[in-house]
Amino acid sequence: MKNSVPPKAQSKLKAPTIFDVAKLAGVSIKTVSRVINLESNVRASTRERVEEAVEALDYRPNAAARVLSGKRFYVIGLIYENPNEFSYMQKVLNGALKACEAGGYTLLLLPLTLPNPDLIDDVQRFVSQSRLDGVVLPAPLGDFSEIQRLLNELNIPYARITPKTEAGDDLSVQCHDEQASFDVTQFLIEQGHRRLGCIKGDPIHGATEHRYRGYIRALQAAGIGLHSEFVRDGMFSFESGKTAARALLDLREPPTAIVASNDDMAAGTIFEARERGLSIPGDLSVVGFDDTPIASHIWPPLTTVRQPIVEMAEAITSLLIRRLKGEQVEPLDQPFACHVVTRASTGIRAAEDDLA
Amino acid sequence: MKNSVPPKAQSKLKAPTIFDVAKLAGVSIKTVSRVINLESNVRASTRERVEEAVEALDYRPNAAARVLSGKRFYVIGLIYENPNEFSYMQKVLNGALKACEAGGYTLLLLPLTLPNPDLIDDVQRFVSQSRLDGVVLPAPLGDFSEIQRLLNELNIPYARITPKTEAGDDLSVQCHDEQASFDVTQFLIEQGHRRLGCIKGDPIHGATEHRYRGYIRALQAAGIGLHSEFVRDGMFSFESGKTAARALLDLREPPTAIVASNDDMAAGTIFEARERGLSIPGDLSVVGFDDTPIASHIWPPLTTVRQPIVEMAEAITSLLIRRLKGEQVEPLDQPFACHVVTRASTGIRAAEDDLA
DNA sequence: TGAAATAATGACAGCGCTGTCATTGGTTGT
DNA sequence: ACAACCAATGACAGCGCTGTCATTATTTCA
Repeated sequence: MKNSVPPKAQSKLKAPTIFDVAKLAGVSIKTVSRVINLESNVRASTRERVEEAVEALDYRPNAAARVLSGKRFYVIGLIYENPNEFSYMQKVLNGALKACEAGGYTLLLLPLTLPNPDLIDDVQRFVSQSRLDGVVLPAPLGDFSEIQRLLNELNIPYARITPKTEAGDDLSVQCHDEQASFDVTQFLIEQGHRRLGCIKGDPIHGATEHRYRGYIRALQAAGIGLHSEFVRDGMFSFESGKTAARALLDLREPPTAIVASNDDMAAGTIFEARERGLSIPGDLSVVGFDDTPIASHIWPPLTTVRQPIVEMAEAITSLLIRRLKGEQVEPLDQPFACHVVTRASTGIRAAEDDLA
Repeated sequence: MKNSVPPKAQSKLKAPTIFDVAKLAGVSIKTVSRVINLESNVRASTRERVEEAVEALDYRPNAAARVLSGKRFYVIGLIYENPNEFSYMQKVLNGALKACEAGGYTLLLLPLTLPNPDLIDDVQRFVSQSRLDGVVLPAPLGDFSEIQRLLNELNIPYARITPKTEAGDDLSVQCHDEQASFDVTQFLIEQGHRRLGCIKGDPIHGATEHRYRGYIRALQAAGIGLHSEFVRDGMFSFESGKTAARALLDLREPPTAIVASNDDMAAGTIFEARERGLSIPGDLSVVGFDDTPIASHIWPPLTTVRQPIVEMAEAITSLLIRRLKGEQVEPLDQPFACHVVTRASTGIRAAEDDLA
């Protein structure tokens, strides 16, 4: 009952290895290694020959072997808070993925549900088990000092997206949040609004403070006094926006426009206004931030602020990668620009309704 | 200038290896390997000793070494269409991630933008470059025959989430979409509606057909005739829902209720209705599918159908993993149950408006 | 032109595991 | 008590790459 087929006769052809490339190019494997890792000290003609061989064989280095022998892992972790509204994270994910692909890195995900008593353990396990070289921390995780401490101890570089706190020679991106908030608030003022409510976001996010400052500055610039009862705390959730809007609309002289610090809270505001039978923007103008899908899908569609999240995530991730590759990189010097997207949730305020 | 510290005195302590565990447990590395891979033929007492050593050293096998020496990669790829509304994919992602973590696998992502002329190349590159053991294909990618062919050729097992087409001994999950559609349509009928519009989804998704059949069956069960002008094609996007709703509402005798095949299209329907000044549910009841965030955030909040996506993704991914580990697994026998979430977008239809 | 310096290349030892196969220990049946 | 068996364990060769260091071309400068 012996099988006549020789045991080595595999139908599944194996992927080419560095040896195959070396043989074809007529060099040693080390030289091939140099070429594929863009090291110096390879003659141009040799490099070319190796590259041709790589091309001809469609050779891809085996990541596992690379990791095992080298000291780098070519893996970056993205740790994020499991959001209700994923569109922000989706953009971050896409940007980070893009940068990783370009840099030959693999992106691994660790979604976290907060609050989480085992936070540090989870992160620790993720980092060591997945053998990460670097970590990307979108807000608000970039401001968790325990995480920063852990990564510092483990000597793992990390990049932060819109963190609240500074951190020296830090790898982080920001955008012109305050300016955008100023712009959108000013826009409302130009429409004739004088009683402007503000719903702040989760204080752990840097954006909350920035956006609030933009609101205040716009009021000041227009000579409008800041009424503390017009400022309410929210948590970036739909529900928190609804609650804050309720408080604002319950005022004896409610605002005629509300600046909500993100689209979810703006949606909550519109929801609350609808429940009261208010017309938007007739009775109340509303603006949000982030230009998430909901902004264009609710009725009326929301005037909001769009940030280049994908680009920001991509930029900071590729900076992180360059740093991991040993390059000396400068911090990003410029915050990214945001811009106001005008839609139907805002409208002219008739003059007679002026200031309280 | 010699440094008196011996060169081996690393401050950064290295992670324990299988040798350390073997030494501590007093066995060979192979036995440790057996224990951590849950192989048989290890005496209970030995296993215990090894497990203690693993625990004591906090040992984690080095994934790269494992991959390099074995024939498995412990990596699963999730290939998906880059969506407008990410909440569905977010759930799939979470479910798959959960299963991977439980099974000791790593999940890698390949977001695709469709249509994509290089689709096959991209998938090919992803699979071979990332050395995947298996692939998860959420709808509609599970129905792309080129992808299936490629994976078959490469001999890579894949699992599909709510595919349209059958595929023999297939690894796939379904849910009771048709039943849910029947239920929600029946619900509208019970509320007194007789003129029921239907906005179908993208025909490439299996759900589209299922949901349409449920709608039809509910009409039949109630003895209501199917009016072809009440059935419109959509593509699951907000815009397509809006367009379809426009056509329906432009009818001389428009429907009093609309079954949209997903929440985005339902949102589009509500948007269109609002633009016409129609009241919901006063003039028009609307239902959606999927219970995405938008369903609860628009006004009025949407009656919709919730599917256990996370559980479905987790179930099929862990089935795939078990199969990759060599287990003989049975296909999932039961579709997952869905249920109707009743909210304010639906309401009683007064009797006088009865049938045209 | 030759020595010294530098650039280019190669040889080879691991990295930490798993697969294969050999060996040992323990059990069963007679 | 001994062969015949099977369970339990171990030895060892890779897997495909990079780091280190040795070696060989090539350039530079006196």
